[in-house]
Amino acid sequence: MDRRSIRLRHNCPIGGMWRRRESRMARRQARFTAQDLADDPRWRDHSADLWNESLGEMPRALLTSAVRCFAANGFHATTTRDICEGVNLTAGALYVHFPSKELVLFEIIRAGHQRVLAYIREHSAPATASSAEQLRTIVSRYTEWHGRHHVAARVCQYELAGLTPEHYDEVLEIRHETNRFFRRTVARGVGDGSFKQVDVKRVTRAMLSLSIDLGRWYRLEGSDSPERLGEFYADLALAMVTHDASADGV
Amino acid sequence: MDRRSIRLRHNCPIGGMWRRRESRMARRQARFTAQDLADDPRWRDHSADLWNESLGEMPRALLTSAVRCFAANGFHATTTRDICEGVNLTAGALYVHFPSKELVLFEIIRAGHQRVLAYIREHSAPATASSAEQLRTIVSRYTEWHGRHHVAARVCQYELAGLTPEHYDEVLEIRHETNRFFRRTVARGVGDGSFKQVDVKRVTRAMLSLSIDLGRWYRLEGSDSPERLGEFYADLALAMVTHDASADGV
DNA sequence: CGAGACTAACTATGCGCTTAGTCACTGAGA
DNA sequence: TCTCAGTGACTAAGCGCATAGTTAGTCTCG
Repeated sequence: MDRRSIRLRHNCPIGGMWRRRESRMARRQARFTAQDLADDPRWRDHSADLWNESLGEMPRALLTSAVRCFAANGFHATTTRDICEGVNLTAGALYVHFPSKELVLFEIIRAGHQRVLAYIREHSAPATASSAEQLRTIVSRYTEWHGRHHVAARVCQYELAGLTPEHYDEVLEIRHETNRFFRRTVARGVGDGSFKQVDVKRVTRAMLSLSIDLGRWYRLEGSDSPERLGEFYADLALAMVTHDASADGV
Repeated sequence: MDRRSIRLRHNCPIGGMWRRRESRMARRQARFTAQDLADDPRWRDHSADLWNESLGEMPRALLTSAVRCFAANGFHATTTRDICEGVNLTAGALYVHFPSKELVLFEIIRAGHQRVLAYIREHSAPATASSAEQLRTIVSRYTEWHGRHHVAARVCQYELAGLTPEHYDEVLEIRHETNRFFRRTVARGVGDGSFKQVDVKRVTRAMLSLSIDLGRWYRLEGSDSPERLGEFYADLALAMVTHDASADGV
């Protein structure tokens, strides 16, 4: 019974008994292997459709393996071996297709951001439609996209700290552009009198927030489809800009 | 010009020139030092008030340093050296107070979850209040708590993958209890006729989602106070349960 | 034959945790 | 009152392991 063991006992101020310490150095950081993730329905979605089409089949498969690993385990806990195991290669093969692990992450995050922005732009209501219809459309489209691509969405939101400062700045610019797109739509409705006088930034943040948070909790095998949620969140968005809170019946 | 350089060029299918590769092994994973974070207003909040009071001053200071590092850099990228630098100690000192780095994380996440649940319970409207008032109160309180403790909230939501399976299960039980608390309140309003017939789980998820996502984007020095957002989100929660979407004026 | 895709083995580095030691403080005993 | 042993908080150095990335080689295909 050495001095340190005695001291350990003495230093147990948090209720309950601490687990006995294990061997010197922790083992692998990631909890789930690529195999675990491939079989787990929680990580099934359409993220594999997002990758740049100029990439070959293998780099795209690596991105698909990576996005699952990053989403489930985090960027830093995911090893290059994990990513490559997901496509039955050894770790060195990653470097044939990508110059670094960080660039795998950057490719995923950049593609995710560019694709969702392109999606809402392409699927906007016509310019002749009412402001309410325009808002409804972008909110529901943005929501559907996040539901369908929730794995990539998760990485796009929560693994930004893994990027280099330069890459982060690039992605941040796309994020700002998406925010502006939403804000313009809300501001247009306020301007033409369709919407009440709201704090445009506050309501825009709330709308984005609902959809973005799908990356955290949404699963395709859950009870709501992306379309059902898109509709529900679009209704909420309209409520934000058309209802007077203090006049609400309570 | 060795073979690999040639191959690098040939393998550059993603628009733009890849950065030249650096030395053999990446350096430190965390971007921000404890000093960076201490000086950065984005990470200022009230999380330091959350720690178990039976802990001494130094373990509580370590938790405060850790919560910032975990929030900014992620659990896995944060080193024990980082955490201890935040309190001007060397890395070995962490083990005087905590048996492992994971247990630092667990303490933060468990405290966060327990404290927010206790907070909404303690600050409920009286049982005699209307269902709408009860719902308004828990949503606004839950929101305020997340705004005030956004740093710990961020760790509580996005660093769960760093926990051992056993610790994760413990935390998951608290999460479920919080969800049940919200669902009971909504279900009560539906049951007594104050709220329309809604999918209780869907609206509960949306309410929780708005507040939880504050951990991702909220900063105390931003334009909205926790109370302002609490009110705004409570209005939204009421809209979810009192408005008929198809009858909305558009 | 040459190039591209890949492997297996390796390298350099970082990091969680341990260990042996120091220092300061406290309380008990003479 | 003084001394000394014990304890807790901590340091500096080190250990064992894991991992991003490299290198030399193999194999296949056009």
